[in-house]
Amino acid sequence: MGMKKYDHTKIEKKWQKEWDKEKLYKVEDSVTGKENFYQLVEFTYPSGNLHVGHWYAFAVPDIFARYKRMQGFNVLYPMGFDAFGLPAENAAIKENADPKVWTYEKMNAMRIQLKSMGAIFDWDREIVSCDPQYYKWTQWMFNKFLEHDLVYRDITKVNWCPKDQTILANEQVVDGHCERCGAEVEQRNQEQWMLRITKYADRLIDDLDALNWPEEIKAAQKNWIGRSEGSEIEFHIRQSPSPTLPKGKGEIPGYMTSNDEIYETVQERAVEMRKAPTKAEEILWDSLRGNKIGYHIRRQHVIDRFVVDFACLKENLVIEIDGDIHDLQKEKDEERTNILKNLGFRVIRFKNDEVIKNLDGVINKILNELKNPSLGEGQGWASSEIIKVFTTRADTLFGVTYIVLAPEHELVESLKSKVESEENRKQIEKYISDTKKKSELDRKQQKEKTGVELKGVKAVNPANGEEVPIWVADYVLAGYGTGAIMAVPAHDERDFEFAKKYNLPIKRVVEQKFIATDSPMHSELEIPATYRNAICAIIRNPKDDTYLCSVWKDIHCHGLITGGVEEDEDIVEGALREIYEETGYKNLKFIRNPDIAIHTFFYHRKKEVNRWARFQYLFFDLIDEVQDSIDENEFAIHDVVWKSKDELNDFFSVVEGEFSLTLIENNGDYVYTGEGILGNSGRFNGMDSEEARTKITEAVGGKMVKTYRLRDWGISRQRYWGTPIPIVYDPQGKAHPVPDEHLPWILPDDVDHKPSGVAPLAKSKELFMRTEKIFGEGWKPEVETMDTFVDSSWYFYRYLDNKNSKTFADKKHRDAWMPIDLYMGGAEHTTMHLLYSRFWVKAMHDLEMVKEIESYKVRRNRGLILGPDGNKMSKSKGNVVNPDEIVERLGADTVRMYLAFMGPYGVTVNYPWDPNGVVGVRRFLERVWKLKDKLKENKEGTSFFIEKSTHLAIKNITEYMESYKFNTAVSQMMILLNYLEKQDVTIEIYKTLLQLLSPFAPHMTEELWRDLGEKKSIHLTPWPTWDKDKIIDTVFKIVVQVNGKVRTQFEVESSMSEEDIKIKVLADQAIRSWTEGKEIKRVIYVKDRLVNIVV
RNA sequence: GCCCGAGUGGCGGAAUUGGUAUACGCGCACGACUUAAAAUCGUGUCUCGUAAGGGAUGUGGGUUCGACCCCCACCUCGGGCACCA
Repeated sequence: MGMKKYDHTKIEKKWQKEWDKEKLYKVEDSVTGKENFYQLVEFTYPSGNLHVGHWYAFAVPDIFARYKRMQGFNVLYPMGFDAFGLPAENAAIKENADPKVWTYEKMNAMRIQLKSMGAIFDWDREIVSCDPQYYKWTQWMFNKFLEHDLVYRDITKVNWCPKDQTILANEQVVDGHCERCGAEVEQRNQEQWMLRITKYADRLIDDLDALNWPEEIKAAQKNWIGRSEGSEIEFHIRQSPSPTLPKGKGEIPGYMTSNDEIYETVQERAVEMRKAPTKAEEILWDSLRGNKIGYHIRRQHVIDRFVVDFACLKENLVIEIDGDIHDLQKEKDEERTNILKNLGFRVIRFKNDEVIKNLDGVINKILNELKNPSLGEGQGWASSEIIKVFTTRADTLFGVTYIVLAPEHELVESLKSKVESEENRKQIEKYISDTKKKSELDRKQQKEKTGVELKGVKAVNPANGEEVPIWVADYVLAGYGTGAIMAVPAHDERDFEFAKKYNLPIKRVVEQKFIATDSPMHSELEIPATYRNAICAIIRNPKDDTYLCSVWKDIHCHGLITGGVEEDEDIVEGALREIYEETGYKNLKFIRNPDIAIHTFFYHRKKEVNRWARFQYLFFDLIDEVQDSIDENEFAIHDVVWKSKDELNDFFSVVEGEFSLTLIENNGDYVYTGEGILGNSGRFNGMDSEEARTKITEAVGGKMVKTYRLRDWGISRQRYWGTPIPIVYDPQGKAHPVPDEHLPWILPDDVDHKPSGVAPLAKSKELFMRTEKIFGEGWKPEVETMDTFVDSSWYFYRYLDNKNSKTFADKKHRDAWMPIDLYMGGAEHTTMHLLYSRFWVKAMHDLEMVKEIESYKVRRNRGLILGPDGNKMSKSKGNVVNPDEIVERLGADTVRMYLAFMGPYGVTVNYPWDPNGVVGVRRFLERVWKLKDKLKENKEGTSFFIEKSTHLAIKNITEYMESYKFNTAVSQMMILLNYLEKQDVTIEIYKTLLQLLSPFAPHMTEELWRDLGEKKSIHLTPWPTWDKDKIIDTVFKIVVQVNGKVRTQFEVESSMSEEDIKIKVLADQAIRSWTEGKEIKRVIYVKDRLVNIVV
């Protein structure tokens, strides 16, 4: 027999050496009869100090990898070093060392520490990202991407860390500070190399659905990409005072005598127009609206209509149709055309018949004129400029009261020159320069919104022709959407805030009767308010035209009433009473909405009532249900009162908050959408809110677009310790990729890598000489290096074929292992590495470099190990747990096992390290060790109960392993041990226990295993299986409840019938004392579990 | 503000996913061994109550014969996004 006492110090080193010698963990591409299983953890940064977090990250997954191995899989669980990057460089600077030397030293130290874990890493497959044989392929991929336009060079606003003297990716900026060093990040404009990750934005979102990833990770990535679908709508710009019509009598021959008169006529015409567009107008309008060239010809506001039939303002083109109803225009066409021309318009004139008969010709003529303008930029009262706005709420278009441009918006410059006064222009200029001075952080943190109006220029709302003011304000971001918004203060908190401050009008969109093919009409109405947590019901009484609206507080409800009040108001009223009855709320209020002739229930759960209301639910069409459930006589009316319009209006004025509703006609049906409903699944009459938005957008000639929060990935770093960007510049400054035969494009050694704001490579003589030597005189190298996230975007391929000098990884090897079966890693990588590498693989796929479009089949995030005080471990808090010490004192097996025992793995939960807890696990291992001295040789000694316990343990442990619940797997082993210690245990049972334990405590179990005379490693044995016949229960404990409370319990044979059990239970003395004198209403029996007697 | 996730003993956490709440471990208390301590082993350990019983899974409701589990609302904590229109 071996050692008497469990001494990990001897065992662990011994077996690590032995396994090495036996090449126990050597992984081949294929093993007969075994399925491959590629398990990955993020490769480590060679900080030179392995902390508990590393153990948690690598040793616990090793338990799973070992389990899979025993299950008969050919498991690849590799390890390597993410060796480039800032921390290494910073540390090197601090210690005045060469980053390369430093990194390789630390890697050597870390390799030893990593080996102390006793993991199954196959070190022959190790990869190191700073090895030229690795970054050669990083560079090669960069060039491939460049070749296919996935890489470009552009001047962008970049995040600049003044301390680290480098550009940071958006992902590396946390709350305006550098993720690494904490310094406040500055914004700079700088030229850098960009990767077109935005091209993949949709796929990065959509492909998530098919992945077996936790929903939280998917949600975080979706958030990060930030796709929002909305509308792009054009607002034409008009200068005022507009229009500059000729003055005085008769200046437009045959038409008007004065501007006043013109105006009057216009008013009249406007009414007429809405009713009756000419046939020609309709045809032209419909045809041109659909044309794909991108011009929009639309009906203009009434004032335009006086002189033109259609105008394409962007091009200053006037299309006139001599229509039948244009009495005023029929004569003197020539003169009119001349006047228009003098005003700066191009005019095309058609006869009404011509339009109807030869539409194609007409359209072609217009398009031709649009493409080949015969006149320069116009002046006068039409402007050629258009503001494109982005909105997700096209349905609030009628509520627009002003337009806001971001200070950086390109139109600001040209509009500036059109403002009415010099003073205003100066204000604008000052505002813009002030904004520029503010950092991104300042802009985000400033409490008050600021802005300045562009006085004298107006934007025209395409829905109703209304002119609204244009403002410049920095609450609108240049980088999102179109950099311009339509402000709807009634339905947007930010716009509201701004409007309040600058006293801009606030217009609620209440009801819109919107007919897509006709000029939109709208009305604005005061509307009932809702309460916090309230249900609001609005009912119209058609008999006397009074309205009822009720608000309840804190009701929970699940669907309510709607339908034709007109047909049966009593039913609705009855239903209201029912709710009232149910909830008993006394503070019913009655408000009314004179314009919504339906009744609808809203559930409003907005926290603060003075914000604009949003509703969570809109309940429809449950009238049938209500009909069935109401007996009208049952309800007493409390405060249900019908009120007159005036009384209700008084009420409106005091109620806080409001809601809105938009009514849209859709093929004869009316569709309601409202705030809050849009963001939800609110539906009505088969058309949902998205359709509503689309319809409105189309009707005003806008288009549905997607925008993203995600930006392209800037990868240039002005640092030394990274993969050199394989680019050289010719004497004209044009960039060329370094051809493949010169890869790896080696990182030079002759640099002073101390940061100075200039890329360190710029000081390398060798690099410049090398460039000139290869490419010719005057050629210069790129001196920036790549973001290290590039290195880690493809590293998992390199493990598969780490010594290949012809390709990054041969197809044969890739096919053997990819995609990765299980990727366990840190939650901090969710929106960075995980997103980048998904993009990378998709790009590689598109360039036919790999076959998969996703590389990680299953992803599980892990949490952190906190210090014993429950805080994040940090030197400053003095709560850092040093694993080396604990391994020294208690052994690697104990540390592995304790980390597994703390809680479930693969969920983002942080666990504190408990110094006592780890001792408990050590105790368990010692008890396992000691059990060997109690073993009995003869097999007959294995009782039915011991076998049952063992097999049950195997079953449970196996199931727990499958769901990464290593904590409960360990507890099952403890339960088994607790039991076995009290029994006479055979060698067979003991061996099974050791096998179950071996993934957790590989060293100790190996020692005990061999000690039992086994020649072959325990780690080559198969995972124990259970015999389901051995775990069948013949006797069950049946719990007896009376009214759901446990009163007693029985043991029953599994053969006993349900009837017999019930009889036995009811006859029981203890139960009878509970049922005595009561009627037994029901007896519920749950097989093998319980009996519940209902009395 | 929006989107995820989570709230169970003194602590880490279990609970066959609607069927005996608190497994396993830590800690604590008592006991055994010891001159003593440590280690080890044993017993106990949600709470009120002498007991019979009652009450407890963040809070308040609901559904159910029965709820940590399902539904509604609220509160707290952790994470992602955020003047994102």
